[in-house]
Formats: sequence, C-alpha cells, structure tokens
Amino acid sequence: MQASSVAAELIAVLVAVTGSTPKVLTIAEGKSLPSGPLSPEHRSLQAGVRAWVERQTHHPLGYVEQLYTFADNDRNAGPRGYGRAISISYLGLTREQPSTEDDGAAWGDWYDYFPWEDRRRGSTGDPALAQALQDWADAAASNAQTRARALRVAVAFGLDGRRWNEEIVLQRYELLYEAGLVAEAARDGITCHSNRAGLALGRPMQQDHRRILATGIARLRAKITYRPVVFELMPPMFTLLDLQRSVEALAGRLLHKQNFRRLVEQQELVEETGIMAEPTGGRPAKLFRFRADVLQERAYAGTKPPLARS
Amino acid sequence: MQASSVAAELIAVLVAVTGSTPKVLTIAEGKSLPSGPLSPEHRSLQAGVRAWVERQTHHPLGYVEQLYTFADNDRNAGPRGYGRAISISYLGLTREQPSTEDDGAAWGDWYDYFPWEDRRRGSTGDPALAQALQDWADAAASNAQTRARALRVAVAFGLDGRRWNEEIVLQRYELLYEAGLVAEAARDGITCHSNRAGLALGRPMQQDHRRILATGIARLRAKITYRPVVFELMPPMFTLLDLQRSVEALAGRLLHKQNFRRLVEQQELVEETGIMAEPTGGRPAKLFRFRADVLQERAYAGTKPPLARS
DNA sequence: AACTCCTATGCTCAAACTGAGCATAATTCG
DNA sequence: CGAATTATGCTCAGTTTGAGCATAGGAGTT
Repeated sequence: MQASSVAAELIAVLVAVTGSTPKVLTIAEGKSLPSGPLSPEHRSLQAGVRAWVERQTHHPLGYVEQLYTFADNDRNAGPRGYGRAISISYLGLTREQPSTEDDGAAWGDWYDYFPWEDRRRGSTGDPALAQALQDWADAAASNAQTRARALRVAVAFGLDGRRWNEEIVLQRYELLYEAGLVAEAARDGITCHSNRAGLALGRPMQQDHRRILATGIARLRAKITYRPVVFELMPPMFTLLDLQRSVEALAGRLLHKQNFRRLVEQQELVEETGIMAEPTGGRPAKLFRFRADVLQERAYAGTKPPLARS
Repeated sequence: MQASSVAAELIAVLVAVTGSTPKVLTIAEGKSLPSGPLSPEHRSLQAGVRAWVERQTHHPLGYVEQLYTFADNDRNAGPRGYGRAISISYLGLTREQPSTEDDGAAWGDWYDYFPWEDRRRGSTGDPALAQALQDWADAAASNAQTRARALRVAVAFGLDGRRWNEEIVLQRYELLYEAGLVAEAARDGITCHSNRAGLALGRPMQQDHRRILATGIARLRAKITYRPVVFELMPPMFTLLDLQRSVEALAGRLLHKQNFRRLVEQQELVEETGIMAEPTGGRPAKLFRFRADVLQERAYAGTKPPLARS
C-alpha cells in the first residue's frame, strides 16, 4: 500500500535525578523538549535519538525507550500542502552532567511543570485545584454530564477517599487541559469556567510538549514498579536512602523506609561496596552498588516489583 | 528543527477470540498484517486506523492502542533516494464477524505463527526447540558468549526450573530470529547452526510482520493482567468459563478455575443477567455481562489485577 | 561522661493476597 | 439409578504488604 509522505521528528524526554529532584532536559528557556530530525543516516529510530542527544548534550544515554508517536492534525498545524508532521517521542534516562549550556539546554525540576504531581509533602492535594475542577464539572451542559465529569475528576485526583494513583499523570494533565486550566488550553482556544487565580498550574510548554512530558513521567513511574530502571539514574555508589529519595522523587510520594529497604534487599538488586558514606550527622550508611547482572538473570515483566510500593 | 520527509503507513494487529482460539486478522493468505497509508484527512493516527480498518473489514473496533513505531533501515529497504518508511503499529480488539472475504482478509489462529507460545496442554515446552537453541548457544565464538546465550535462552524459555513468563513473547521471537531458527532469519541472511527438521517454528510472515504480531501479543498478555480489556473480545453475555477460556487463549496457559472465579467476582467486573446458558452436559452455568461502569469507576493502572494470575 | 539528636538497620505482626485443593450442586447421558 | 460433567462454594497454608517498635552507631552539646 502506498503511504503518503510526511515530516518526521524525534522528541526526547530526558530524565535525571539530582538529590531529591527529578529533572528533565529542556531547551528554549524551559519551554520545549529537545528534538531532532529523523535522519536517513541513522540505522534505527533509537539509534537516531541516541546519536543526536549524545552529540548535543554530551550525555551518555543509558536507558532509552520509545514513548509514543503523535500525528494529530491539531499539532504544528502548518500549511496543509506541506503535509502532516509526525513526532516520535522517546524516554531517556541519564545522570545530570555539569551543564555545558552551549545550546541553551537546561535541566529543570519536572514538578515545575506539574506541581500537583508532587505529593511528597502533604499527601492531600491542593483543595483550590479540586475546587476549580469541581467548577468545571458544574459548568457542564447537563446534570448527567456534570456527574460524569465529577467522577472523572475524583478518580484522577483521588478525591472522596479514593486512592491517589501516581501513574495516571497523563489523565490528570488532560483533564486539566479539558477544563481549560492549563495555559496550553487557553492557547488552543479552550475557554475556562473556573477561577484560575492562585492555582499552581505549572509552567506551560510549546506545542504539546507538556503532554509528552506527562507521558514520559507516567511511563517512568509505572516502569520503576516492575523494572529496576532507577539505577540508570543513580551514581555508581549510593546509600539506600539515596536510592529511596530518587524513587520518591520520581513517584512523587514518600515511601516507608524499612519496607523499601526490605524490598531492595530481598530482590538482591544491590550489593555492598564495603565503603561507608560521608557522615551526615547520623549513623553512617553503607554504600551500595547495583548488581548489573540481575538484568540478565531475570525476565523482567510480570515478576516481582523491583521498587516502589508504599 | 526541520524534519526530513518519510513515507508513513499504519499497521494493525487485530485480535479476536473465538471459543478457545485467539485469532489475528491477516491478508495475503495469512502472510501479512493489514496495513493502510496514513492519510491527511484523518484527524489523528488512531482515527486513521479506525477508519480504514472499519471500512475494509466491517469490524467495529472496540479498543485501539498504539503499539510501536518502526523505522529501521533494515525494513523495506527500498531505493535510498526515495526515503525511509515509517510504520506505526496499532493493537485493536474486536470480535470475529462472519468473514466477508472480499478483500482477502482472514482470521487465523495466532498460535499458527507462534506454536511455542501455547502452553495450554503440557506446560513443558518442546525439548527439541530447547535443544536447537542450545546448539545455537554452543555455536558461539567464545565460551563466555556461549554461557551468555544459554542464559538468555534459559530465561526466555523458562528452562532449568525457571518460570515461564508468558509476557516476553517478543524476546522469545527475537531469540529464535537471532538463532536463525525462524524462516524470516534465513530470508534476511542469518545462517542457522541448528537442525531445524521437525521443529514447530510457526508460519512466517512478510517483512517484519511476525515481529509486530509478537509485540501485539506481548502487549495484550501484559494488559489483561491489569486492565479489563478481555471484555472487548467477549460477546455481550458469557459464562465465567467462556471468560476463562478466552483469557487462557490469550495467555497461552491454563488457570485455576476457582481462583479465576474468585478474582472476577471480588473485582466486581461482571454482573449476572439472570439468564442461564445452554445446557452442555453438566450443571448449567449462569450468563454474565460486563459491568461497563467499572471502566470509569476506577483508575486502572496500579490497582488490583483484573484477570489472569496463576 | 552523659545526654540529645539524627540516621541506619533489624525485627514483629496483622491484614490481604495467592496458589492449591476438597466438597457439594445441578445437569445430561446411558 | 449411577456415571460423567460442569458449576460453584469453601478452606487452608504460604507469601506479600503496610505499618510500627526497637536498637545501633555516629555527631554535637552540656
């Protein structure tokens, strides 16, 4: 079957964790994700992403995985004759390097873009945000629609005694978009019936980059629960608390220390180095390293959860 | 950033379950997956898939989800000046309709393509296949490489007392490809050092369609364990055994009946219709229907496993 | 030295979940 | 009526999960 011709670009969600802050690499003063053209010289899409990311940012990319391919006509609506643009997005895990800043790339806290996703201090969400969403539900055309909207809001944001599900980052963002609360919605012509004053709605990004970032965060939060990918973000040696802080940073919620430790140990994900960490005013902690061989030993997918539970 | 121009096509893995047989829709006498061009008139990629699938096959598509985007240069290596081809694959769930056969489309048992994936009778795999893979490991250049290969084989196929993981369909296929055992490998110029005689290696497909099918099966097997997507494949009313047979067909292994029943009921995924099924020579079974409202009530992703465990 | 504060680390326990099996109910078939 | 067959209810041990108590090993303070 003959396929039509389109323009293709690669978009990367590059993630690092520094201390307790999850970071994402951005360009254009934090308003865009880095992207590059799909070039014929690359053997594969993934090779293409690796190539230009490593060249541009001088970051070794450990783990790379495809996220999603977008091609909505809404996006980049250029002149029609030119053809539609396809964006293939990738998630990459790395460690933050001393910023070279030569190309305007910068690491930013991803919660600057999604403040409502950080539940590490105070597991109860922002009541004003819940109220604004309720206003949106109330503004629906019919009573039935109001109930449907209110249910979606309650499920997505864990209201009415429901449990917060940290993995549905994208659903929450899309709900806020639909409600006209995030800045991108106004840009795209969606009207807002709520009072946005004083709400922490995060920094907007160009095009649908914030949506892609949400997709990446969601994927990563899901992945750390069944694959030991956190270690791609860790230095060669770390304490168990370092590891826990990283997982918490990604998951956006606090974990029970002893249980986290139990999980890590019974999974045999790490081994002692014999070295102790720098004293920090408490009992000194052992430094561990990742047991890289577990990646081959096990068929990850449906086995036990490597990290993050509660 | 200016993106280069490429050709784009959509490829669909359409799945149905009839009785105890998982089926996939194929064209070209079972040698290809249905595919269509990405057309500018479609609002989105998903809309494009829906449109041409429903027009071509007259099947209503319930659930549609993006699988993966391929663009390796190995694929469809056409004349270089023409540009690279991008294939965006989708997984679609539907129910088998009386075949209209007007366009050469036909439903086929997906285990015809992956015989080793069906472990419903005899949970122990084909010893001859294991032997052929061992031969491949032994044919490695170095001793270390032999051990590495043997480990990969053992993990992927659940050898040496390891547990069979039904979700890593793609890994197993790629291992067989690498070992030169599947027909596509020979076609692509990979030599085989094992004796292939008498092995059940499945029907080949054109291009990398069997790989895409493997991706779809893997995704679906994973998905049914945490999202109630099986119901997209069920008729409006069904017995619990029907449901179990469908899940078993997809998962490729048998489930403990009572535990399956317990899972379905405690998840409140179904409700009684009050109607009894046709007598089949045993105690008559109740007919159930899916409680469609659970899709909205819950935030599926990280909650309890809807189906399939043991 | 005694005390406080802090983080690391070990251990316990109940609730929930899983995997497996026993037992009984309601039919059809011969 | 008994055998075969399928549906359905219930039990039970082993494991996992969530939460808390207790102790260990350091630094700084009095």
